[in-house]
Amino acid sequence: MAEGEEKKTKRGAGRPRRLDPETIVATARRIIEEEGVAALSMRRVAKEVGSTPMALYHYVRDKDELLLLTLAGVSAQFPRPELPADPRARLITAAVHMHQVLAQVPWVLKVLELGGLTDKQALWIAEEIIDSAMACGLSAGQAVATYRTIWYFVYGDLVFRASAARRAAEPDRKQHWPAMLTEEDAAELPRLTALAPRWEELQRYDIAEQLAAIVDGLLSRAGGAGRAAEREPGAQEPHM
Amino acid sequence: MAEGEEKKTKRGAGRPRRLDPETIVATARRIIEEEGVAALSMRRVAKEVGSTPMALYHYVRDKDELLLLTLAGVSAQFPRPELPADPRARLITAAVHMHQVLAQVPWVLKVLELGGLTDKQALWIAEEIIDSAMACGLSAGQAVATYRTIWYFVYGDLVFRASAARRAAEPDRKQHWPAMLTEEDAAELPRLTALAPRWEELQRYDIAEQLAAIVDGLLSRAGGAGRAAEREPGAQEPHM
DNA sequence: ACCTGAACACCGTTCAAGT
DNA sequence: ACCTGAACACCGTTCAAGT
Repeated sequence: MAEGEEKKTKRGAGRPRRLDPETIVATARRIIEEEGVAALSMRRVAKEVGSTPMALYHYVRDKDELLLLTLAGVSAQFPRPELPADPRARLITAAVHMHQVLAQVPWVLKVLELGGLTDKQALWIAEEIIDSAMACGLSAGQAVATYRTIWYFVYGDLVFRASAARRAAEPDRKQHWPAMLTEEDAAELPRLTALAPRWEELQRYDIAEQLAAIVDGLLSRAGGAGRAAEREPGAQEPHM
Repeated sequence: MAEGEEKKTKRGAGRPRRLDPETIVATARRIIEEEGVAALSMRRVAKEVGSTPMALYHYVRDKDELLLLTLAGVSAQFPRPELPADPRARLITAAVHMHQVLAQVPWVLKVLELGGLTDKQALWIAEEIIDSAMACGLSAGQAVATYRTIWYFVYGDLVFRASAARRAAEPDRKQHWPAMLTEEDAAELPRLTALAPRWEELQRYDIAEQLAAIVDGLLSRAGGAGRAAEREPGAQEPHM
């Protein structure tokens, strides 16, 4: 057997391991996609790959690391949209795309909460948003802050979208709002009291509209129109 | 014994129950405050109130309901700030206050994700934000949407603040960004590549500043200056 | 190096039984 | 009505041992 000779190559044809990281991660991802993050457990993955729970710990340090690894490649499943040339429109289009993609893979939210962005193939969205913001006259610092603000907003929207959907699926659980308002609150909370009867119709919420509005506010911070990087003290121009 | 006579009063002096909902909820809240939401379990609460896990299920339908009940009264611990008269400043002040209070009770975030706002004493913040937005000329629907947008943003910021803090406490876990950028990405991701070396300094992020910017954008949607409710078709004026 | 098995210290919740 | 005890079907992770 040639196994001994091939041992020095870290990942050669010889010495097939019973387990390999790709299978572990792919299995974890499948479980999450089919049954949600809550269904993922080390024991479950071990069972499905035909091994024992502790064998997995040779490939990942703990469950959180496995969770983070399931992120890789997810965004590549979605086609990259054509973006408009106008930087403001481009920024909004990229942000709406980010929202729309994540709405289709809601489990990703739970994983993103654990750590940073680990899917390299999603970085183009940050690139486009930051680049658009700078093209609109923001400094690099402002552009990065703008990206964060947009991300926080998109994330928050998606979390409560999922939360509302969960609650709607369990209608016997008591809804607290606006039912909890009583007559006595009218003096303290006049607006809410007045709006309560037509609360349903007031729930219309268009993410693209909100995004356009907040982007307007964020871009209005620009010191001058267009071309910003020059104004930034110590800014290095990106090569392009 | 007078117990029989007092039985019809639902909550009289007689028939002291071994368990009562207040103690259960207070114990749950104490555990969460001291050790985080992850430390809360039905078994743990039962042990601390000197009972068995299943006894709790006579007072709450499940763990989620108990979690939701821990929210009540939390916001009352924080002094209500003086708000400026100018509606735009009032909106921003209320939003910053919401952010600042929640930053001090981070466990609340996890519970809010489960359902709606259940702490009645926090409703004044929504009241002030919606009222300010309408005073700035937004329709009721726009004002409610503005509240939601601000809430999503605040929530998102707090989640990733907590997340970054957790990651910072575990420095041996690999940080993915911007270390994962390679030379080859320079062509695809020129801005990120250019910004990567000074990523640290670009992380300055002022929540009040961002809030002010997005509020500007949201309020710029107003159809006219000032006094809005009249323009709203079918709007009922709050009594005030 | 890679993997197993047993064990530790837990979970939420159902069910049947007690008072 | 209120509570207990046993049981079911799970968890993540440590540790010592095997090959």
